[in-house]
Amino acid sequence: MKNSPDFAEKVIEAVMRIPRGKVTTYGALATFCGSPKSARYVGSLLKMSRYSSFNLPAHRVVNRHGMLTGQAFFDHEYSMKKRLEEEGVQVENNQVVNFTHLFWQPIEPL
DNA sequence: CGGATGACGGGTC
DNA sequence: AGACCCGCCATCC
Repeated sequence: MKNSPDFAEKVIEAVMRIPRGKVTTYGALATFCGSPKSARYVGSLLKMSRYSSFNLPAHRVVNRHGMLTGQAFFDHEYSMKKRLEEEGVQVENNQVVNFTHLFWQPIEPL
């Protein structure tokens, strides 16, 4: 499942569904997409998606502590933090404020 | 081809 | 609470 394109497609779809103003985690996406141990790979996919034609809200994906571990891969002028704050998500000390309340659990489409 | 490298996470101490 | 360790697995070199 991990090495299948199916997993990657699911991750892409799930990320696209993250609502504005909410965040989720690499682990939650990996688990939801059928490979709980591939959280690390989810990060790789998001990184690679930068060079694809996908336009993903990757700034809404943080680690299990709500930290913005991917910020280095965004433009300095239009950072991960800026994108989040633009949606009303407060970021303090490299971490999402009120993370547990803003956490969005990936779910199947209706 | 094999070891190093992570946008990670769970368990331990 | 927080630091640390270790399994994980596609890519990178």
